[in-house]
Amino acid sequence: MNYIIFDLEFNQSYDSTKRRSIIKKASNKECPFEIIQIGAVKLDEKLELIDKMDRLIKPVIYPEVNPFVQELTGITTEMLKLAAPFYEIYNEFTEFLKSNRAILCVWGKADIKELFRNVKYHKLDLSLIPKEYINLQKHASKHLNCPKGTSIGLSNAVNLLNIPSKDEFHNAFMDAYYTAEIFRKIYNDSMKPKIYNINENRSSNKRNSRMPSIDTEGLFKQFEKMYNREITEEEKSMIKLSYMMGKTRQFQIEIPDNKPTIQ
DNA sequence: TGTTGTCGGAGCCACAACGG
DNA sequence: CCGTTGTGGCTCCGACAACA
Repeated sequence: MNYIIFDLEFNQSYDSTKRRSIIKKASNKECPFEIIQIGAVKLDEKLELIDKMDRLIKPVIYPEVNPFVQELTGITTEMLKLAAPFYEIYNEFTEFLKSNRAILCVWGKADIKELFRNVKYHKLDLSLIPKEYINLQKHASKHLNCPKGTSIGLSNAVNLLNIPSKDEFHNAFMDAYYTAEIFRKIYNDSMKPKIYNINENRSSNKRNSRMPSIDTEGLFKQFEKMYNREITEEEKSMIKLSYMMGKTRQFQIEIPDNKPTIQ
């Protein structure tokens, strides 16, 4: 078994014309964040470092590095012009992942999510990514007694755990390295990997799957059609109330089931 | 039978914090 | 900058009990 601690740096859309109100460079919905750097370290079962990887990726969706991203990561458009394309680095990465059992370790869930999204965008083989993962940010936040609802940043966690650093954060390889150091410091047996579900996405699942509201107009129309006449306001309110009461099941009665149960 | 109050669960929303 | 995540507070609503 191996632990793969990885970190990504992304680029995103940027409108260099500055005329945002007139022209807004569309962020690609399929892939709003394009991976431009993968950094990873591999640990064995004893949490000893056995391999590492650090590669830049040539972007194709957003070829120009967003100044904000450049400022944050130090990665420039020039640097990426010489980098290899995604499919090539993904090949390398999946080779790097090969193990009888690889568990991904990430700092926050964003990286794992964007990795899946980028691989999907490039129509590459998603099944090569292990499904087991540990979100170390969550464990570290708990370990360091962060107040409920807050999660600790990587540099704060490194400082609080007295891990020697030279402030080289927001570099994929260094972030992966620091995350691995944190993992070694806070590791305990109760840190069980979870299975990543590619479909778990708040905005598309939870937030849009509200309880359906009642199409009252459609309901009344149906009654008018069935009775071939207009429905009065009083009837409307009765129909609506009955519909709601039906949902509560408060007048539903149990019918005894005499069938023998089969074990 | 109808009204009122309480309780708990679910959904919604704004916000903070973090990610690049 | 833009996007995501988790939380607390709020409201709504069903379930239920108590009461007239």
